[in-house]
Amino acid sequence: MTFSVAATATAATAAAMATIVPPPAPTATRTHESRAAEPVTGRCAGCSARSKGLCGALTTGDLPDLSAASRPLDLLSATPVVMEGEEATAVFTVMSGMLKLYKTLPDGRQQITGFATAGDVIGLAVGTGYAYTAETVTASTVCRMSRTALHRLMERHPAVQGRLLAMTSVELSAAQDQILLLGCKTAMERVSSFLLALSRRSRPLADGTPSVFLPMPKVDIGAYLGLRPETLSRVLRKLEEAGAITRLSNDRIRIENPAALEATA
Amino acid sequence: MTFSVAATATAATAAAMATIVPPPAPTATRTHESRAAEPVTGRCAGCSARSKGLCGALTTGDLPDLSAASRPLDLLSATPVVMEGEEATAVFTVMSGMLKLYKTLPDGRQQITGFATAGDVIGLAVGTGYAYTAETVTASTVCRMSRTALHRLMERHPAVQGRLLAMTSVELSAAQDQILLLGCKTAMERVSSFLLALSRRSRPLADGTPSVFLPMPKVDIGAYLGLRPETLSRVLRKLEEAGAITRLSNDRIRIENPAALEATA
DNA sequence: CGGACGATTGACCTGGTTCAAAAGCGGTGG
DNA sequence: CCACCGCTTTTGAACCAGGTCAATCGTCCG
Repeated sequence: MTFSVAATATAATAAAMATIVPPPAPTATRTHESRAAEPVTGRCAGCSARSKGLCGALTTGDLPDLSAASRPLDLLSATPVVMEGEEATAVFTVMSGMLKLYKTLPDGRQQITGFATAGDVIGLAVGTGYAYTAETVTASTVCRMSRTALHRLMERHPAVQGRLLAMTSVELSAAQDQILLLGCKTAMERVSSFLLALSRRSRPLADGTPSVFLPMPKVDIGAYLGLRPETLSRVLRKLEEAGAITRLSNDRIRIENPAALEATA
Repeated sequence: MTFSVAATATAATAAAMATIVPPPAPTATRTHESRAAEPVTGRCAGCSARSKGLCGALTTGDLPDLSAASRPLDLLSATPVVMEGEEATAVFTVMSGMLKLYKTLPDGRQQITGFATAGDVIGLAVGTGYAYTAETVTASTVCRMSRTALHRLMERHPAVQGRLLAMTSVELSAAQDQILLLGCKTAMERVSSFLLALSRRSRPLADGTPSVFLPMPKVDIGAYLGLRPETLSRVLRKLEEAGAITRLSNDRIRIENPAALEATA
């Protein structure tokens, strides 16, 4: 899923399946496993996002279907992947890197609705056009699957549709949390919520202190939180003065006092 | 779906199905139709929301399943239906009336994430607890279905899961539009967007002029748009002075100049 | 070393909030 | 039928959180 400041990350997709998705029907075992040596099978089998996103809904025996339907792409940073309003012909699974998803107003104002990382699926569309623009913020690898291939995959493997429902539900919940953040919270509360959410989904430093990695420019964080970069900068300074965080570098922050952040969030 | 200022309403669910949902598998025709005279069948058959929400995914022959699984409830206004955080044991389809869905911060601030009207399904949960509180704003009728019954229904009728995915996708898109509204737009733009969205989904007056019905108090509209009721009142006055709208009564507004609203939204 | 771009800081401004009061507007009961 | 009461809506005036504008500072790269 694309992350939100309040999403509880890792186990969320599984949890969603447990609650609104029917128990997975026993997937018919196919005979493709004997062809496991095929390069096309091997590609998905060795994929780092294998267990995530849509692909996690499939068993090893289904990998040939998956490999045949999808194609990996390596992208530099600042590369658009889908454009808001364009005809939605494919979906993309993020294998590595980070993308930003945003909507644009006619006068150019932009609102980032989420950031996508490994395992997230982007480009699912309601209607014919993409609902948002997706663009890499770091060099990334994504896996392209045409819309028709996705439909065929869902027909052959009902679990894929269930997974898609689970993922969409998690996204919806995250979007509602973001609505709460944007509608109610102060700048300080927004930044604290954001840092806490990131720290939950990222690994602590060697010494065990929680930390967050912010590969995107500050202006993008601002566009996500509904704040100007100047405001973001001022709030981060206040948090640092209060001893809640330390700026290790421009793109890494150490959380010194999670409780203090929790209190202001 | 619960509505958002930018959702294109009526045909949206069907459109979503066309794009991310596989073509409906030919539903096995059952023999229950011969028992159509049963009272339990008749209840759903005569339901005004019959063709909407989850129920629209089922054919007439499946109505006994539906009737057996669900139970209608008449509710007064200001009645809570589901509470944020409580264990999610059931879902509810709105048959008539209007509900507000909101999230609450520890200090009491509330953000309304949407209003639900006939056909909308509320209470779909990610995890074990409801993600929001739902409360009637007018006297309403809702139809209760336990979560286990919903799971059984999805197992027996795959089209129900497809419909659920389509509805969730439409909700997600609406939520992202609301994020754009709350993150970027001015008070004037928010109110204009809101009125336009409502006018698209409501019937014009007898003389053909578009109008909107606002059964909820102004404070709720404000909580939805991220504004105080005072600000809302001032913006409405400005729109009226500009000749874009006319206040017919406290809960009804006539849109005099949709183009003017479009321009400010 | 120089130039470009992102991040930061300061000073000022403003849209929207807050606080307070008045005005509508149903309902209720005499 | 009207007087009263409680609540929502509206209006006014002062305030402030965050935005805007402009200058400075890093830092990364060629």
